[in-house]
Amino acid sequence: MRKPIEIKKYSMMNIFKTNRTIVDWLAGRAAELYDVDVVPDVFEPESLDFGDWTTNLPFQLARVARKSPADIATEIVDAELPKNISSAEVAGAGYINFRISKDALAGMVLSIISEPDRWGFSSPEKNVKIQVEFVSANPTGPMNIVSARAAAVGSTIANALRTAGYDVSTEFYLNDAGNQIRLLGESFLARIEQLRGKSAEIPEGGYFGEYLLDYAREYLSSGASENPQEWILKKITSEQKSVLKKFNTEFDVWFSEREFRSSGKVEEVLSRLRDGEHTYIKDGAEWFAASKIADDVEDFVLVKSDGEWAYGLVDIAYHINKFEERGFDIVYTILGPDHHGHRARLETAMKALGHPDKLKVLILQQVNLIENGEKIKMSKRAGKIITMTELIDDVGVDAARYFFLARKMEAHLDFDLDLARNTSDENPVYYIQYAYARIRSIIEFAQNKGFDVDEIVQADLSLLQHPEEHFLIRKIYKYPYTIEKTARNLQPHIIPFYLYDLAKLFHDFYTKHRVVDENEKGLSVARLALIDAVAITIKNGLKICGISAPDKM
RNA sequence: GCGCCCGUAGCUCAGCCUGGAUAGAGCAACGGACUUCUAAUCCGUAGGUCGCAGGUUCGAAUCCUGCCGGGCGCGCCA
Repeated sequence: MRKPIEIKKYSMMNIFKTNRTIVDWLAGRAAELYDVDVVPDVFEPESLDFGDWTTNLPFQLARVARKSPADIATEIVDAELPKNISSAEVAGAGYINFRISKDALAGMVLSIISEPDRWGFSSPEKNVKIQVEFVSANPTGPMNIVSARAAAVGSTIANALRTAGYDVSTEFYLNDAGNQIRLLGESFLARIEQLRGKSAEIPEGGYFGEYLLDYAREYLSSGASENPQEWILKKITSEQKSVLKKFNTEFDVWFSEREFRSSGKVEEVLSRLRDGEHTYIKDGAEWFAASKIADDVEDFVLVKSDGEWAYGLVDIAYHINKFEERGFDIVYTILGPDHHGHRARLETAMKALGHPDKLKVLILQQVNLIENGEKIKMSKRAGKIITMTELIDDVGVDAARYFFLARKMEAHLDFDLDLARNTSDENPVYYIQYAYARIRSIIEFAQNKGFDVDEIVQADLSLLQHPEEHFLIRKIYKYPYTIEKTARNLQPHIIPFYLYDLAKLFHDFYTKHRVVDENEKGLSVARLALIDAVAITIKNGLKICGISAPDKM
C-alpha cells in the first residue's frame, strides 16, 4: 500500500491552470506592448524538442504591430515569466516556446505516485449530465463486429468523459418491441416445431440462423414453461449482456423500448408535433415535415397507414425522454453507418421539440475483417458471420479493443485478424503492456534490494538530468490534457496513440539508463519515482480504454 | 441522382476540427546492440507529386470550389 504523504516542497500543479496562465500572460503582454485585445492560442508543439507549450501569437500580431513576428516574439518575451514557467524561447520565424519549470514537474511526479488513483481525473467536477448511448443491438441474434467496435468506442468515450469530470450515464436501448421481435418469436416457434418433427416454415423476413435451432434445443431440454417468445428474447439479451461484460463494457441503464411504448410519451410527443404543425397526412400515413426545418432533410413517416407507430417516431420520443424525463444536458448516441439518414431526422426533430444542439449523433463506420491479406466476406443469408464472441475468443479482449480504438471512429476500419492474433512485437498493444510489466518488474527488483516505497515517494527528482528522463516527465505531464482532449473531441483513438508514444519513451530510457544501482541510491530512488509515475499513467490510460495492464508478461 | 465517410511512405495509419517550425509512427526491407533491473526491447539506414486542379492567405496535408478513385446509405424495415 502507498502511504499518503505530505508534499512540502511542491504543490500540486494543474496542467490546465498552467496553460491558462500562459494564455493570460500573453494576452497581457499583447495589450501592454501593442494595445490589442486577443485570446492567444497556446497549444502543444509538434515535438517535445520545442518545449511544453507553444504559441504563434507573434504571427497574428505581425500585421497590427507592423513588425516581423520574430521581433514581436523577442519583445513579448522580454518580461518576467508566469508562474511555473522556466523559459520562453523565441524559435523558428516567430514562435515562442515555453518550458515548465523542473520544480513544478517534480511536484507533479511526486503527487502522482502518492495518489495514483486520482492521476488524470479532473477536479473540480464539471456540473454537466451526459448520456452516452451505444451498441443498442437488436436482441434478435448474436452481436456482430460492428457492435464490438461500438462497445469499445462507446465505453471508452464514456470513461474518458467521466475521467474529465462529467456526470456520465451509459445506456443500451433494448429494442424489445416491434416487427423484428415478432419475427424473432415466430422464427423461434418454427424451429421448435421442426424439432418436434412437425413441418413449420420460418416466416418471410425471419431469422434463419442456426443459433435459433440451438436455442430451441436448449428450450425444449430445459423444460421451461415460459412462453417461448419471451424466453428467446430474455435468452438473447442475457447473452448480449454477458458478452459485453466480458468485453469490459457495462451499461448503467438497459432501457426497454416495450416499457417505453406504454409510458404515454410517444403519444405526447406526437401531439406536440401536431400542435406545432410539423405533421401532415399523405397516402394514409402521417408524416413529419422535416424539410421545412432543415433544407437537406427529407420528410419521413411518423405513423404508418396501418396506424402503427413508425420506428422514427418512437425514437424521437425516446430521445425527448432523455432530455425531459431524465434531465441530460448532452446526449451522445452512437449509431452504425447504415443509420446516417436517421441522424439528421433525429436532430431535426429535437430542434422542432425545443431541444436544439443537445443531441449529437455519432456515426461509427463499418469494420472489414482481414485474414491472409484478404477481406472476409460475410453474408447473413449464408450464415457466414463472425460474431463478437468469436472475435473475442480469437484475438482476446485487449487486442480487440486496442484495434477498435486505434482508429478514428468516422473512418472505415480494416481489422487485421492475423496482426491482432499475433502476440509478437508486431502487435502494438503488447508494446504498451510490456512497458508496464517491465516497470513492475523493476520495482519488484528494487524492493528485493531493499528500496522501499516511503523513500521513493520522497525522491529528489533534481537528480534526473538526462534528456530521456525529461522527455518522460514532460510526456506524463500531458496525460490529463490528452484525456481532456479525448473527451472534448470525442476521439478515443487519441489515448492509444498517446500511450504508445509514452511506452516508446520509456523503452528508450530503459535501454540507456539503469534504474536500480546500489552505488547511486539517490539517483535510483529518483528514477524509481519516475518510472512508477510512468506505470501509473499507462495503467490509468489503459483502464479508460478497457484494456488490462498485466504485472508480468 | 442525392447524402455520409475515406484517399498522406510498399502496407496499416496519426496529423486536418482550431492554417504556420524539416509532413510523423508502426509493420515490412537493410545494417547494428543482450556478462547488468524482462531483447515482446533499443539504435541506425532507406522509403512521400499529402488523389488531381483551381482559389483564399504573408503561409495550405490542414480552409473553400470543382473533378477523379474507393466504401456505405438513401423503405409506410428497424
